Amino acid sequence: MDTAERLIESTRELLWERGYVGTSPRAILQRAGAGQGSMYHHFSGKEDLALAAVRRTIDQMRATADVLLSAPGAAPERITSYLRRERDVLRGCPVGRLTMDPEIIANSRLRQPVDELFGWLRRRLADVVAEGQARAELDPGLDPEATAAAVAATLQGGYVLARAAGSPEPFDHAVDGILALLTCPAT
Amino acid sequence: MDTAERLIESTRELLWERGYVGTSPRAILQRAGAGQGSMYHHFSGKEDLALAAVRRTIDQMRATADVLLSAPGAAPERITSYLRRERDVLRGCPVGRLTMDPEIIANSRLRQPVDELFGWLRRRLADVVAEGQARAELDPGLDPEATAAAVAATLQGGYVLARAAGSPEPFDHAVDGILALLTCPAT
DNA sequence: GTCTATAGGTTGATAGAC
DNA sequence: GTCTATCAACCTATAGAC
Repeated sequence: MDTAERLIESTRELLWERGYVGTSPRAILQRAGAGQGSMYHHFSGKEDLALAAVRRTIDQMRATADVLLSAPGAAPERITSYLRRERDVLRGCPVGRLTMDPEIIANSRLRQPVDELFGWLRRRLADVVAEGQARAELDPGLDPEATAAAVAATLQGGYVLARAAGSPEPFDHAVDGILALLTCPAT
Repeated sequence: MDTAERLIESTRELLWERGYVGTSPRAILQRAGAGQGSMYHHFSGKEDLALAAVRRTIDQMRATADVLLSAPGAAPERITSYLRRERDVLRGCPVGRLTMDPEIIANSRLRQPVDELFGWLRRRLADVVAEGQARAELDPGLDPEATAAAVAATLQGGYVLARAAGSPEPFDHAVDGILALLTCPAT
């Protein structure tokens, strides 16, 4: 792994753990085992490096979600496998975490990829819901967009509740709750 | 409003906007119009002042939620009025925001009140769900705890989606989605 | 109770040697 | 490409005058 690569990976970890405001170039360099010159050679500064890190995290998240949501099988099962996929719940969502950062939200270059990921996710989930309705796997009375937003929000909020509790239990409960609501009338 | 009061209020605002990591004593003092001596006279330091601010925010949140969830009326209506109460969605939840802060989570004194609030909220919502089931207003097959966690998570996740989008729309969508799921089999 | 002065460390960035 | 040296500004806290 070359230096630029190590810088991006260290930044990804620190953005996840501490956010943009809480992450200093110095901490990134220390973790990457690089000097200051390396960073300012490969990137124009903290913002530029963070953008590279955010883009990579988001590409990974989208790919992971797409595999699970595009798998063969019924819509409720695909949504279940997405919500129940293995997660390090107490670390939180590396993308959702960024939305609480004032300097990410204030900076349109940094916010844009985050916006795109959640926009894509809601559309993708809405498509799965609509497919499920067409195949009589889900209640045809549901609004696909609203249902998709509720599913995505439950996931993000589950992280919040779990971190507050210091335990993954509220996350698992929330996922159980939304899945029961989603599948109860259809079965 | 005396100096200690202004310090607490300024801290509450800044914790909401920027989190604990992103808030400096200097910024608090500037906003409160106080000098450094005042802060270290009334509080032992940043942590102590933040604790006072967090406790006050949490007391307010609990009181507001309790009024809406304890109002007369059917369970679905009370949950609806809680989820649809006026909110400054793009500012996010002042308590949920704290769960993304590494130094809040790592500090048990600061995390404790946050933990208590969400624990209380989930129990309160579960009680409302159970009451609704007893009065045949909600599907008796639902697990009250899981349903309550899903409702609380939708709220918290709604803020995340809205801030990512730069618009309250995903929040409103998520709330519509969870309420439709909750009330559809009962009606 | 509040102020200013000061401390030792960190932030994000630049300069220039190698 | 990577390093160290340096910068002005800021961080959290303490000291001590008023």
